[in-house]
Amino acid sequence: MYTIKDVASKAGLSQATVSRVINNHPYVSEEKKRAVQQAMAELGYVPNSSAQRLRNLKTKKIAVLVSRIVNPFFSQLVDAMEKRAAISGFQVILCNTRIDREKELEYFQLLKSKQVDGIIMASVENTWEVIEPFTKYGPIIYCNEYDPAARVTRVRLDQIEGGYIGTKHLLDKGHQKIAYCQGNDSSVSTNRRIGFLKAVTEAGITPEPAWMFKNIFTIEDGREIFRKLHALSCTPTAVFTGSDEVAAGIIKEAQQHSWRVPEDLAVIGFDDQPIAALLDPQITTINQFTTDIGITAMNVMLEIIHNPSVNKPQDILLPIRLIERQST
Amino acid sequence: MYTIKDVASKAGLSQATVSRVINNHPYVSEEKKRAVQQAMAELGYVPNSSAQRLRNLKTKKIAVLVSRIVNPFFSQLVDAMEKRAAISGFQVILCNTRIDREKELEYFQLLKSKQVDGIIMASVENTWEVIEPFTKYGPIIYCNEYDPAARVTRVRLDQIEGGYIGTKHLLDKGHQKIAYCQGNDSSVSTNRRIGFLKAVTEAGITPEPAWMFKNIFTIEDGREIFRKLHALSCTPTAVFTGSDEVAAGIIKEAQQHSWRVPEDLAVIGFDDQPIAALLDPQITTINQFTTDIGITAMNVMLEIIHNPSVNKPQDILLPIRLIERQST
DNA sequence: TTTACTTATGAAAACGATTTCACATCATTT
DNA sequence: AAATGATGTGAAATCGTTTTCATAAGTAAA
Repeated sequence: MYTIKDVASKAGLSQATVSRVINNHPYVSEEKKRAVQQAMAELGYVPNSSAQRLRNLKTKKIAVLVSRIVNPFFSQLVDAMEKRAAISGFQVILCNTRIDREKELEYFQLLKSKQVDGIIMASVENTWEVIEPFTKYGPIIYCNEYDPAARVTRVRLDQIEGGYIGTKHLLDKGHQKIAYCQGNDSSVSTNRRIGFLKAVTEAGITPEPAWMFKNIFTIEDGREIFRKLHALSCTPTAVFTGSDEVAAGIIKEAQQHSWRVPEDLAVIGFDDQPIAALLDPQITTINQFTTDIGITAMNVMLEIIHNPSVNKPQDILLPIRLIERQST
Repeated sequence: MYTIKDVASKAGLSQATVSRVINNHPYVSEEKKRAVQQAMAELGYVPNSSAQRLRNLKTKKIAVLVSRIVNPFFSQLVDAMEKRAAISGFQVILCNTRIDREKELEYFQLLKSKQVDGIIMASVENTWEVIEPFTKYGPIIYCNEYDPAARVTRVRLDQIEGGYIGTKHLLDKGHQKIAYCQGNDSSVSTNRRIGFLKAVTEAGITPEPAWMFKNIFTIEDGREIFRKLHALSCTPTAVFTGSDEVAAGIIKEAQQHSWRVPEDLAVIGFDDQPIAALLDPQITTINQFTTDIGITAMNVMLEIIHNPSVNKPQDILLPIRLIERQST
């Protein structure tokens, strides 16, 4: 393991000069510069990044918090973020919270102990009250999810609009009895429900509590929802779901019970994941332009890191779009 | 930003004592220990990890190289690895190579510059000849993919067996005309093809070159394969594919051309991804126990980091299993 | 010819932790 | 009573960089 000292003595120069060459500082003669570069090449020298970071307090790493990396929405999001980060020479640290409040909190130590330059929260388990004290150690921004109480930049979609247009679509198709599935009580879910309720109330419909479900995430969860609906005396004719996975589960289970989709039950998904176009019937869904969200969020983060004075709270809204297929 | 110095002076003790408390060293009186802990708590002190790492040359980070995190196989693999790593207090750095040789090579600088303690390669773009020089900077192991020339530990599946049992299954169903789709020329693909060829040759069949395809990865690639097959004068009755995504693409496109699966064309997938059980017909596939692979690989890595002397090259083979559904 | 500025270089002081070494103190054994 | 060993503590060296400071030489302006 060679150090800057080895390079310096090999080149017959001081550590300071070697450091200047490494960091492209001015005031180094071409001649010595070449000598240093040759010495570095011959030794196969690479600066020890722990030492560099101890000095300049930069890590070139961004922590990205997601609740479930196996959710295609998140893996696509992380993929986009990593791509943007790599262009600027940054690495992404994957922080998979597994919907665990404690675990999420642990990841904030990364910021405090200077292991990352910033944190992008694409999922949120703790309230802003808990997160806020960490802001003094580095930039924290929200992406997709957020806590309304927070005064930091958030890159997100108009989920109220998403809930509204999805529901409106079902209403336009003539449905009056609409069930509703959401994930946890996040900002995204909450806003979508506001949109849902807005649409149904406008249509003069009172939502049926027995058809409102929470904490529904996976394909299997979706299957169970259908079984629950099926067991009811009065069943809905349409379901609004929070993800294509859930929609897929409901559809498959419905078909296994010989229900026709969309004739007997219309189902709308969310996210426009690959499976949405593969199922039979193809799932009507709402596209979130995941890649754009990821890139935009990473852009904002890198900008803040590069120039902290630009860290003024912004509310960046990206477009959302209904994709009509055959499940409704 | 408080340092160990601040804690020391607040507690009226030396830095050395504070450090001993942090690292749970013996020979610190209970009284001073409490004093230090109280001082740390009051200041909200967290050790600067760059400084710690500069001293003890450990980072508690593992780089995981994958070619496409959006591939469910990889996101599940990374998920499992992260879970195991977190238990031991390690973080995972996501290295998405995007099938780019240069990009993969860049990630090895992480090891050289001491930003990670080890690298798990779940995809491989460069030959072992190129990778080998990095082994002196830290442990490198293969997971799933590997270069046969390498003398390092690899955790993998018997892909020859996978190719063999999948093909044998098609043969047992009476198919004689079998097409074959693979990804790139990786070890996994190569071995699977060996298994495929073994099975067909045993059955006395000569593989048809026009039905052998390479670099097929995505759902869209699968669709295109069907269109190509469809355009041939002599078409196969079955297709062996390298992933469920490809199988899904072929099946959907076939159905759009009014072919029945499996009657007109049998399709077998690989990986047992969630979509495999969702499609109609459900896809016959080969389960790779992705979670087990990830945990096992991370286990091996952590063991090596903890005790480098155990770093003897091993070839760890995990089981593989045919899951028969309706697409064959 | 002086003055002022730019260019070029190295010695030494940071950065914030851990560890070595030296030195106490106290208890136990000879 | 002396010798030995276990326990407890702090000063200072160390890890590998970057940056400050001092200094010197060369060049342009006055």
